[in-house]
Amino acid sequence: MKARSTSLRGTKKPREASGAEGGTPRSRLPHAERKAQILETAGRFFSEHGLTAQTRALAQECGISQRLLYRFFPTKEDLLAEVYREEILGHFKSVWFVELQDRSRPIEARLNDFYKDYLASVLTRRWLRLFMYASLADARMAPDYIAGVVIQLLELIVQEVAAEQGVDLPDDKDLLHEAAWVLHGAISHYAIRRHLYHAGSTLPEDRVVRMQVRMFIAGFQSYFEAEAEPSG
Amino acid sequence: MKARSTSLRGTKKPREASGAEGGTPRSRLPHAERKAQILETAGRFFSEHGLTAQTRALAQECGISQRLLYRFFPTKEDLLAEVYREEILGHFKSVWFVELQDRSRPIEARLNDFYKDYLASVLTRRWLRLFMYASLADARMAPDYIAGVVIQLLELIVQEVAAEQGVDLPDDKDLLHEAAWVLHGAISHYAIRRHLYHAGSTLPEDRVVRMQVRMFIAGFQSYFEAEAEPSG
DNA sequence: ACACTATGTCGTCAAGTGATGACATTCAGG
DNA sequence: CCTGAATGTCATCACTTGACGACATAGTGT
Repeated sequence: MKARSTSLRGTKKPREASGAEGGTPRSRLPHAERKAQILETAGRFFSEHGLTAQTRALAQECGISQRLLYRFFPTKEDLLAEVYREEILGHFKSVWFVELQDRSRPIEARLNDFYKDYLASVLTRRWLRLFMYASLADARMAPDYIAGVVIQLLELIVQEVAAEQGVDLPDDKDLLHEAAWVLHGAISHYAIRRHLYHAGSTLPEDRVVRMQVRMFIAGFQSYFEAEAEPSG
Repeated sequence: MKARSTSLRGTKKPREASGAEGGTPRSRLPHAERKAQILETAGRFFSEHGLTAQTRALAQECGISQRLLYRFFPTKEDLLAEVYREEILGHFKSVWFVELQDRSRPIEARLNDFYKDYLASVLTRRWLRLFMYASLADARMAPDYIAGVVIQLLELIVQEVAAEQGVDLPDDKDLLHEAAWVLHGAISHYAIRRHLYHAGSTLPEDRVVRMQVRMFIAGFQSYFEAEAEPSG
C-alpha cells in the first residue's frame, strides 16, 4: 500500500518514512540516536494507548521492526520503566524552587507564574495520561513522585504565602500539606479535566490560574487567621 | 456467598467457592441473579485490573466458567458498557439537589454534609478507578457524566454560596462553573490522591472537607466581591 | 418416568502477543 | 577486497485471549 513511491529508486537507496513491509531496511541510526527516538515515540504511544498497548504497534509507529525494540530493551517492562523515568520525572524544573522564594515579588504573582509554567511543562496531556496509567497499574508510581517532589513544593508554598500574610502557621505538617493541596489539587484537577476528561471550559488558562490563585490566597488567609485567633 | 447453606444436599453436592477445575457444576442461579452477581464482581474486577483485563480471570473470580459470561453479554464490550452504566452513573443521589438548597441551614454546613456524602458514595476507590480507566480508554465517557450531572451541581453551589453572601455574580457561565470547580476539583483531587495515588495524609476526612469548604467560601466571597467593585 | 428448557462446562479456533534465533545489509579499518 | 561488528529484518515459538459449537446437568410440568 505504501510502496506506492514513484519508483526510480536507483540501486539500493533505503527509503525513508515509509511503512514496514518491504524488506528494505530503513535509514540506519547510531545506537543512542535510535534509542532516543524509540523512547520519544514510546512516550507518545503509551500515553495514548495505555501501558498494555502492543509492541508491534509501537514498532510500526517508530517505523522499525518489532524485533529491533528488543535490541535496546530486554523486555517491554524495561522499556516502560525507562519511558516512565524520562517522561514523569524529567519535567520538573528546579528553578521553580528559587523563583517561588523571590520575596521581592508578591506571592500572587509568583504563584501565577509558577502554575502557568507548571501547567505547560508538567500537567500536559501526555504527562497526565502516563502518570494516570502508571498509577492505576502500579501503586508505587505516584507516591514516589509526590513524596519526592511535590511535598517540598507544597511546604514552600504555604511558607511563602504565610510569610507575606504575616500569619502564624500551626505545627501540624499534614494540615499544612493539605492546605497547599487545596490549590495544587484544584489546578491539577483542572488539567485532568482538560486533558483526560475532555471537559475544559472556554476560559483561557491564564484566567483560570489567576482565579484559582487569588481565591486560594484569600481563603488561606481567612482560614489560618481564624485558626490562630480562637476568640470571636 | 449465599450458597453457604448448611450443606446436607443429598447425593451430588456441588462443591462451593473452589477454583474452576473439576467439571462439577457450581450452584445454579436464576438468570437475573447470576447476571447481577457477574456485574457486581465485574465492577470490582475491572476497577482493579483495568478494562483490558481478561474474561477468563473475571470468570474465575465469579466462580463460573468463562463461557457462561457469554450467555449474559454478547461481547466483552457489552459487559463493560453495562458495568459502566451501573457503577458510574448509578451512585448519584438526587436528594443532594434538594439538601443543597435548604436555606434554613448555613451554606457551609450544607457543603460539608454534601461533600462528606459525595466522597463516601461517589468518590470511592472503585468509582474513581473505573471512571479513570474509562476516561483514558474512551474520550466520550467522562464528558457525558460531567455534562449530565456535575454541571448542574456546580451551578447550584455557586448560586447558593452567592445567595448567602449577598454577592452579585457575573453572567459568564464558564467563569461560574470554573469557580465552583475550585472546590469540586480540589475535593475530587483529594479523593484521587487517596485512592489512586495512595498518597493520602493522616488527617481525618471530615477535617479535610471542612477546611476545603471553609477556604472555598472565604476565597469565593473575596474574589467575587472584588470583581463586582472595581473601585478601591 | 418423560421430555423440555434453562443453567452451566469443556474443548477449541483464529487472531493476537511478547520474545528470540537466524539471517541480511551497511560501513569503517586494514 | 576482506573482515567483523553494528544495525536491521523475517519467521517463528509458546502462550494468551475473545468468542463459540457441542455437550452435560438440574429443575419443572405433565
